[in-house]
This record gives sequence, C-alpha cells and structure tokens, in this order.
Amino acid sequence: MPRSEPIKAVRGMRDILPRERAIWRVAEKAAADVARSFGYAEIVTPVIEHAELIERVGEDTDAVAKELYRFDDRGGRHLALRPEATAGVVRAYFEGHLNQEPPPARLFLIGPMFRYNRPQKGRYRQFFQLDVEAIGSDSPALDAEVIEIAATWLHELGLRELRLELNTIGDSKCRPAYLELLRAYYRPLQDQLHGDCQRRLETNPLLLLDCKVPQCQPFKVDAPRITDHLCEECTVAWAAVRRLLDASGIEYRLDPYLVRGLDYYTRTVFEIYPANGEGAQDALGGGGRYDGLAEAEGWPPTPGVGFAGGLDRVTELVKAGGAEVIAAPAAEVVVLADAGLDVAAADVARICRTVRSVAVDYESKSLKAKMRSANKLGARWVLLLSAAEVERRVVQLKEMASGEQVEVGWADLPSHLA
RNA sequence: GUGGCUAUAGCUCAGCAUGGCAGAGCACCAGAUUGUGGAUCUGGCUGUCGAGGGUUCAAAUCCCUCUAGCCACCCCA
Repeated sequence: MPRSEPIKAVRGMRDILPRERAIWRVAEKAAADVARSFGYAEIVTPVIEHAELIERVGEDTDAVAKELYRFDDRGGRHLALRPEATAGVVRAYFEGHLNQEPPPARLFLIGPMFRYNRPQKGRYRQFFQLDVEAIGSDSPALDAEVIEIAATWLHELGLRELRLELNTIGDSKCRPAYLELLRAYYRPLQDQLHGDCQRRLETNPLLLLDCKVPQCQPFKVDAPRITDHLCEECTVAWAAVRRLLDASGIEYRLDPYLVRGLDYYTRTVFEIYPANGEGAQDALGGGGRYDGLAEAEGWPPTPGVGFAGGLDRVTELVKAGGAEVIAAPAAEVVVLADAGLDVAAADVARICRTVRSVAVDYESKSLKAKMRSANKLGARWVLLLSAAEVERRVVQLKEMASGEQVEVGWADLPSHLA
C-alpha cells in the first residue's frame, strides 16, 4: 500500500506536550496571580483582527511591515493574525465600553501572537505572551506599576538575574522637535549609514539609535539625546517613573538608545533580559507607554501603558534554571481488569472518580505488562479485577509505593483512596 | 529576509572522505517469575536512510532542487 508523507506541524508552529505543559501552567498561574494581585482583570480578545488595525499602528516596524500574517476571508475582509496584543486590547477597551468605568482599566491577557519570521530556538511564528495594560490614565505611577508587575512575575518564577533597561522617548509635544535635531545631526552622515538607516533617517529616525549594524555605531555617541530635549510634562513624568522604581527596589539601567519599534509608544519604554544571556533571542519582555495609540485606531485620544512578556522564553529559562516541575500523573488510580470485564472496570472507575483521577487499562496485554504501564504512568494505586472479584463486588487495591495490597469492597473504595 | 550546519528505527545517534546485504544503545513486546510494577538476565519487533530528481552495473553514501530543524545575522517576545 502506498504511503504518503505524514503531515507535520506548520513551520514555526509547535506543540506544547503534556510534560511541558506543567511548567507552562506554573508560568501562567503566576502571571494571572500577580496581575490579579495588582487589581488587573483578565480579558480575551480575538486572534484575528482587521489588518488595518495592526497596520495603522506600526507601519515601519518589522513586526508589521515584514512579519504580519495577512489574509482575506471569504467575505473579502482584509484580516491579520495579531502580532502583539495591545492594539486589540485597546480596541476592546472602547468597544466594550470599559472607558465608561473609572480609569484606568487594568487588564491582562494571555494568548498566542503570530509573526512570520524565520524560526529559531526561542523564536516561533506562534508564540505566547502575557500582556498587561493600564488604559485611560497618563499617571507615571502606572508606568512603574506595570514594570513592577513584570518584575514580580519573573521573580515569582525564580528568575532573579535580570536586566531591566529603561528609557523615555518623549511625546507628541517634544518628540517632533527632537526628531528634527536627530535628522539634522545624521543628515551629513547619511552616506555612511547602512541601507535601512538611510531610509529611516526620514521616515523613523528614532530607529537609528537602535541600529546594531557596526558601521552605524560610531555616530551614536554624539547624537542628541531625547532626555536633554524633553518637554516639561515628559520631564516630570520621567522623574516620577524613576522615583517610583527606586522606591520599589527594582533595579534598572538607563539606556539612551532604547527605543521601541512601534510608532505609538510615548515616554517610558523598557525591555527585560536575562542578566547573563548573551544569546540573541533572549528578550523576556518589554513595554511602554502608548498615549497615541487609541487615536491612531480612530478612537478618542486616550493614554495607556503596558507590558508584554514571552511565555515561550520564560518557560525555557525556568527549565534551564533547573527548576523541577514534576508533571502530576495523568491518573492517580489505574484499573486493571481481566479480559471481558470492561463494563465492571468502568463501573469501578466511576466509583473511584469521586475522589481520585482514574484511568482504565483496556489493552489486551498480560497483567504484568499492565502493571508495568501503570508504574510508568506514575499511578499511586492500581485496582485488580478478576471475574470472581466482580462476582463478589470487591477489588484488590494495591498501593504502588509500598507494594501493599488489600481486598476492598467497591462501595468502600472512596474512603480507602481519600 | 541573508549566510552556515544538519536530516538514517518511536528516541539519541554510528555508517557517508574511498558507492557494494541497514547498524548500536535506549524505548517497546515477550519470557525467566502459572493473574502482580520498579533491578537483572534472555529473546523478539521496528526502516520509502526527510521528499523529489540526476550520475552509476550498483546510491544512506556523489550531484541538483525542495521541505523541515538548529546556529549566527536581523528582529524582537
């Protein structure tokens, strides 16, 4: 019989198998617990959004320009798989009338994001993020709060050796003038910049500071710094964020070259890395303030600040840190019945299920083989069932760890397993 | 998107320079042990050698294309 190639997972997509799922559950639970402890409520938004929502919000960023999953549906709508969560959460904030509630709306979301880039370890086309957003307030205290949530989450997971990079990129009041200064500084040097940077000089000069191409590095040192050209409000906010972080004991490093690829960010920007990680795909999270986003989406101007952390990388790091997350056995009790006793086995399992997770071994194998399987699965007890025992409504209850075995009536099983 | 490395049993890999019967360990199955797991011993099963094409009497081995994984760049989570 001709066999065709088995169908494999799509490039860049991966399965989280049961044994890995345990560590993910720990990371997700810590995320939800920490977010809730700061008064953040969970929200779920669609994976699919109008392409325009995504595109309006970050035209010149790689995530949108080169890595967006775009497609048209059967109705001819131009759609996209979300590459990040903020745009959708802000949309939901207005559509769900959360702007009618006392500001700020404190929200968190855990879910998959999609970017069409070249897969590598720690970089997948579908990846999972914890997203935390505080929408409706321009208080710099919320910038610090969001950072504290991020730091607390990672700390809870045992990740202590971290580096928090912090910067401000001004706002619509002071940034335009600064960008002109930056352009004026770089224009005479244009020929010496690499291709992308030459183009960005006019479209998005802030990205010049973030460039890592060697030939562009020498010019950064003398480039004008935004922190020297902030407006009054931004100066005050910048000082407040740092004061609050200092008070909370969170260490950070000022990085004048840290900018965000997305256009809607204002003022605070930050990224979190493992302290000693020299690898490339190692950013654990990042975020910042996006006071221009709501307006870019066509909603009333509304400030906001948020954080996105990568679950894939965080779980990887927790694992690498040697944290033992032992997956609980799929079933605590396994029923091993002789052939033809499936109905009785299911009955017994049903009784036990009131107090323990129970699986029945329906395979036609020797008892020895079934014992081996139960042992491998990590079962705490096995129940042995023969025709004669079914007749008498009893089972042999064996505790695996001690090897002790007793005969128990079916009705008494729950109390023996409690 | 650019450059490089890799792909052989369910898993980890050897075999490939110099073409000549498809291998090992682990896992799995069975027995040693007459319904009873873990340790040990014995035996057994398992393959389109990633896919497609080319060279050759002969290809896992040499050549080309594709696909996928990994590494660096890039980007970021």
